[in-house]
Amino acid sequence: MTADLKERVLDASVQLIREAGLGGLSMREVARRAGVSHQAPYHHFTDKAAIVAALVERGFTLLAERMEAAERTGTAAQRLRRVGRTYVDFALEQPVYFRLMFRPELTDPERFPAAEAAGGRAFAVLERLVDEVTGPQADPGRKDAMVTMHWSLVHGLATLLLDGPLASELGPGVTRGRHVDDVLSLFLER
Amino acid sequence: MTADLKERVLDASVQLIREAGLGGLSMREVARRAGVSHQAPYHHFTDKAAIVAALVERGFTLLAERMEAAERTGTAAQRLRRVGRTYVDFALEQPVYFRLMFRPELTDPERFPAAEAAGGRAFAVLERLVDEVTGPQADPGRKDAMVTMHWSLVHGLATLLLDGPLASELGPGVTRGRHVDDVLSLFLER
DNA sequence: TGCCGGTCATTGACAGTGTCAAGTCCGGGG
DNA sequence: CCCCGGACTTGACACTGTCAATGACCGGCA
Repeated sequence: MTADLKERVLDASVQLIREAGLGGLSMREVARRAGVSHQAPYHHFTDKAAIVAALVERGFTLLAERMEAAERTGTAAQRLRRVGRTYVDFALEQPVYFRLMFRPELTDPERFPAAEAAGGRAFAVLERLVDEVTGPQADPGRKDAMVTMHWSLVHGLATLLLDGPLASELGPGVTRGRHVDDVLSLFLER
Repeated sequence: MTADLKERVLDASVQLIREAGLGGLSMREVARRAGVSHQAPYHHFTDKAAIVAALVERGFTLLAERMEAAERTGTAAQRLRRVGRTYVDFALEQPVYFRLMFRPELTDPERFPAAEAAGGRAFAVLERLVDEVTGPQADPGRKDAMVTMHWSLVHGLATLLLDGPLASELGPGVTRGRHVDDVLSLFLER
């Protein structure tokens, strides 16, 4: 009632997805929770897909802000490590956003260019940083491979912890945070 | 008409997901395509979730078979590389299966233990192989980190190519297969 | 032969969904 | 004052997943 209906709809959507999964996201239930009629949300979002796209944009913006903060101080190597850790932490702390962000079939870039742009902003941080740490490369293909390698490691770690088998079983007495640190150390200090 | 309805339902489901995404998977449309009444599939699957679970099991079995084939010949290092490449190839060739396999909220392991078991079979290959290549480790935590690192790299590469920004933009004149090889080389031959 | 249980599939119904099309209300500018 | 545009509501439609009851078919047994 207090805040903008647009915000309330988005918040209710996140909450609903958290409880019932993306499949449980219902336009009408969202409206119900926001205390309005089932058609009110359509005044702010043309579509159910538009709500999801707005969440994707929110998510990428959140991630980009965190990554940009992590790259502000320290040596290049320190910053690279911290940004990687930030990426994984974000996935684990905001699973709802993170999962939506990597379901591209939900957000057609033609219809929702803002979502894609926010994604580019986050990815740019990682790219810039890897460039800096690995130094200039003769072969541009090698540079690309370098970026992809770092990014894959971090992204894979995040998704395996979130939705892979690492979500449940993890050696006895090993916290997820500890495991993440171990893997990052192994990868970066070789 | 010819084959078992159970098989036809599964095939139609894959096809439908391929065309319209998981959200477009409809019990009734599947039945329509199989040429039966809207309730016929219920005789073979208790649920819509049961269909998805069956596809997940199929997918993991397919992947496990391919990985097991790839680990049969060659030196340990060769086999590790080939299994990694197989993992990525599978994701790119069978995106419908691969995506379902990593949406654990769709297949409750209590209800569908077979799906989880098939997953374990595939993961075991990678685990066994990393163990072999990296040799015995004093610290068991280090061994786990070793496995997770390799796995994350490969899984991240697969998902970024499939659903991340690497799906669209990739340096000019660089095929996906070439890029995968470059990244794997960089990672394995350090 | 005649019946019987079980498997497979059918038709019918119900609540819930996304979304189109109209209506209602209301505050602020001509 | 009027009226206009935005915010919201009510009503309807086709479609969905799933429960229930019904029917066809079949091999085996009396």
